Amino acid sequence: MIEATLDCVAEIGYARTSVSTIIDKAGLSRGMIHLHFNGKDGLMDAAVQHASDLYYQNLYKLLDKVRPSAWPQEQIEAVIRSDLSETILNRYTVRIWYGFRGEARERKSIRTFSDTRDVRLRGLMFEAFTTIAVASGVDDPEQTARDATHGTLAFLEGMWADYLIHPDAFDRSEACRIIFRFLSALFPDHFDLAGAKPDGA
Amino acid sequence: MIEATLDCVAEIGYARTSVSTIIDKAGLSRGMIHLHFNGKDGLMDAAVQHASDLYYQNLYKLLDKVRPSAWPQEQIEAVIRSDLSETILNRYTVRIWYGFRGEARERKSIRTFSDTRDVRLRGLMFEAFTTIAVASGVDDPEQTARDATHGTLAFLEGMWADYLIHPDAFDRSEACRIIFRFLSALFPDHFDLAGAKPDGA
DNA sequence: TTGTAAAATGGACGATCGTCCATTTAAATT
DNA sequence: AATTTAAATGGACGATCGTCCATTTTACAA
Repeated sequence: MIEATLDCVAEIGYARTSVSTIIDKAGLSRGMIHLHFNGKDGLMDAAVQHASDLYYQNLYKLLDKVRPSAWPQEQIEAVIRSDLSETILNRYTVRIWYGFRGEARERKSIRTFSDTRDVRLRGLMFEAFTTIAVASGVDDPEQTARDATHGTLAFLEGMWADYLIHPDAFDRSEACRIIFRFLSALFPDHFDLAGAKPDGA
Repeated sequence: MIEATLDCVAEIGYARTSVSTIIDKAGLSRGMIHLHFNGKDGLMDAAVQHASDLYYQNLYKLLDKVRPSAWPQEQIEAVIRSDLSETILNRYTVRIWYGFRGEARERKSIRTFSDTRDVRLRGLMFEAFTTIAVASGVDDPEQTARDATHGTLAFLEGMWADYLIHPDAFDRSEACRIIFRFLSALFPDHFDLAGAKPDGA
């Protein structure tokens, strides 16, 4: 039922998704929505929550593949590559993401979902960037790390928007390279155009 | 009428915007929509077009203030500061932007509007970055300029998303500084944290 | 002032919306 | 097997949707 809802939002958009189209796709009966979700709004909230869970679940599954002793720049690379990977960023997810985001205005649940990346991810990146900034000997490591985190997330956000508009022309490796170009300029000892650089290389 | 439509999308979202709410806000009669715009879809298309025109009109008005002999890095700075200025990026415009984008799926007119920044702007930035890249003596100036253009636009896109979610917490000067931090890392002779740097400084 | 064309109106229309509940079907318990 | 409890159904309902057009109002020419 929830998946059918997400399918509808992905296929025909939030505005055109009605109770009828949802139950039609789900093959269930009309009353279920009111019974289990307290109406359409409740179902939408549940769907949003599910989509959010799915996103983070998949993302952290990919991030867990990084070995625990990885350099911080490897963790950053993993975040970037994961967030732009086919698993996370595809026609289906991006349409859901932007479909809901447009309606985030009044609905608290949607707003929560659509909040740019979660605290855990942001914390992970900030920590990694702090280590990198300190090792790089910049003037203000904390500020630099904060900016790098914020900037990288904004970068990813922008790449998602790119993908939404031009899913065919979008080039994942190019998107990664662009981000790494900026990061390698900021931290030349830790990144190059291909991603993370081994320490001391 | 068109402005009333945009107001509605900004205030209650695309999904909840109906013909009734539009004519109510516009103070005009029901039949006007079908008469002048061939129905609701036509009105929406016109509204999207208008919003797009307004965006570029305001943006280029700001960009025209840059003196013709400005250094390329000043032009880039102008693009960034303009795109993040109150005139261009505010609660009203960002809600319209994302409200329509979520529905861009099938509607060609919306898709066109929502297409990340126009060719003219992109060309202007690419030219400026090419000059900068050549002056910086990087290995592959064209590729670097392309990446810098793409990257900066993605940056701006990400900042817009930030603003949509947290309009109160959003800090324009911080957003600018973050972008300039990355640009100054990429082109240290041309940018610093405050923006464009005078040539040869 | 009168006549004609254009612009604007607002109500009627069928379609579809989301909600709700009387009923049926399935599962669990005695 | 009989009974109770829960889950699921799908049609009815009023509200609202977008479209369309008979009518009125306005603007302009004669």
